[in-house]
Amino acid sequence: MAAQRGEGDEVVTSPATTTPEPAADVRERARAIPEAAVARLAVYLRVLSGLGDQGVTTISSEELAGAAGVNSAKLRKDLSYIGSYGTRGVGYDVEVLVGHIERILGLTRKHSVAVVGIGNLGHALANYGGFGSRGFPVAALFDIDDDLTGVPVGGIPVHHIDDIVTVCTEREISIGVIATPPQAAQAVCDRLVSAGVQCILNFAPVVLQVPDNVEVRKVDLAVEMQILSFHVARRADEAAGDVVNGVGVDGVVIRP
Amino acid sequence: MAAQRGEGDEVVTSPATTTPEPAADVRERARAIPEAAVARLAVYLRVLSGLGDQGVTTISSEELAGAAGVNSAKLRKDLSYIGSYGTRGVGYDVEVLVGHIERILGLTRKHSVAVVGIGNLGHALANYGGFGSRGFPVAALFDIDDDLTGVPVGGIPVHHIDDIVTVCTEREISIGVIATPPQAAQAVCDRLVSAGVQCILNFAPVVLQVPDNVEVRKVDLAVEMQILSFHVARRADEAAGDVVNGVGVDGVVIRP
DNA sequence: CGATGTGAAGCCATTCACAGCA
DNA sequence: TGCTGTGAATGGCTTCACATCG
Repeated sequence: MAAQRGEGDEVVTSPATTTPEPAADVRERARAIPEAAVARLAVYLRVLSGLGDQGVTTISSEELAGAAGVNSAKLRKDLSYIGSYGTRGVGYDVEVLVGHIERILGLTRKHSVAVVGIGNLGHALANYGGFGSRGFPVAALFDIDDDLTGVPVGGIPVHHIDDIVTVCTEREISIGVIATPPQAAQAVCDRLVSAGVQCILNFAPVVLQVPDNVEVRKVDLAVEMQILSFHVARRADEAAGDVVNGVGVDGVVIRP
Repeated sequence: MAAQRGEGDEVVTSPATTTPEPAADVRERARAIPEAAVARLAVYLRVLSGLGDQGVTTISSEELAGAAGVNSAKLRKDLSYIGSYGTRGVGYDVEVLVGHIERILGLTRKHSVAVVGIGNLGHALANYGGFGSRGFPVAALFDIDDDLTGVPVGGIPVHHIDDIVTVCTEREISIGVIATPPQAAQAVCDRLVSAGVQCILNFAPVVLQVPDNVEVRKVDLAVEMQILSFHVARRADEAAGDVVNGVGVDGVVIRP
């Protein structure tokens, strides 16, 4: 079972996978892109799309890096993973770069999405236009509640979770989004996997067990908040420590 | 302006910050915890709390690691960052560990949260019980829409975003959550910063510009989907490449 | 004896700095 | 000349392996 990624998780690009064939350019290239770089490429793509809409045709690494919130060396290295599409002395053609990043991220194909768990978050996700417009049409909704089944949410009818395998297989769902309570998440996950779904975005605060061929990413709001809390605490400590030395958080005496 | 973290972002523990004083144990220790480890500590905490509720009193690194989806060496190293609270030959006391992780994450203090942007996602966040129960009470809601102001959502009245500074200052908000459309995000962020909010969780797909003393974490659903899309594409390539060699994604000829 | 805690080694990722090209 | 693309250097995180101790 593969551990899921998300937040500041481990970023190990399958270390065990052997490289049998010496050739095979593109897939080798795709394999070689560090996970961290993939996440940033998605950000560059968003920024570039915005610039393109504004009529910008060319941009330097310095400018794009600024707009994406990274330093320019990192940006250039990230782009170098996907090829050499810049012009020295000039910069990058926005449209060309958009095309290449979309290709690498696999956005030239449609990826149908199923959302399971139509509570507050599920509703929000079903109604969130950002998915469909970016090539991720929400093609199926599921919930365990009979009162919801049949009722359309965001224009899509809700099915019962017992139908996950049938419906997902039929509609060729490639990404499953789990927005159920934690207790239900693993069972839902198992069904999605049975339906052939290979990628899962998990909002439930549980560690899902999946086969190695399934990719899981998790978004855990509580964890995000706690990371921020850690930084609040650290700052408070530093500030307090600079004045009243010898005493740490919560009045715990550091040097008795 | 500091770049925000999130997803598989850069994890650099403030390299520029100088260490003036040589002593100061706890804050030094807190500072020394790698960002990646902090994220995992939050996961361990959740697992441990669950185990505690089930009556488990002691657990080994191997078991806890399994439940948290990491390997045991990593878990032990993570725990070693916060101190030596295990018993050799036995394992860790669940309750003791929960206490120490909570302390390190700053969860012994309440962190009031403000949610800005009461659309689909904002509604979901306001109604999401997981926050309050975990020490992050949602203490204020804001929206630009006059029709919403005054109306309570999840029991909390919505204020106009013009009141962010007043209300947040008054209620000592320590974490701001931005769930607005992208166009509004930077302006909202600026107001939160003016109100003294030092931590921001950003759901809007934009790169926020903030002063160095403000910590931003971002959750970008589109980016998450695109990372999964990348993996779908990579897998498809590998599978296709193993059979029909010489041709890559989208029929692009690799070896002409 | 068995599991923790931790130096040391290895591996990624970021950053630097400059060669190379338009 | 100016900016890209990239080897080399650096720094952090993960993994290994074992000394240590209850």
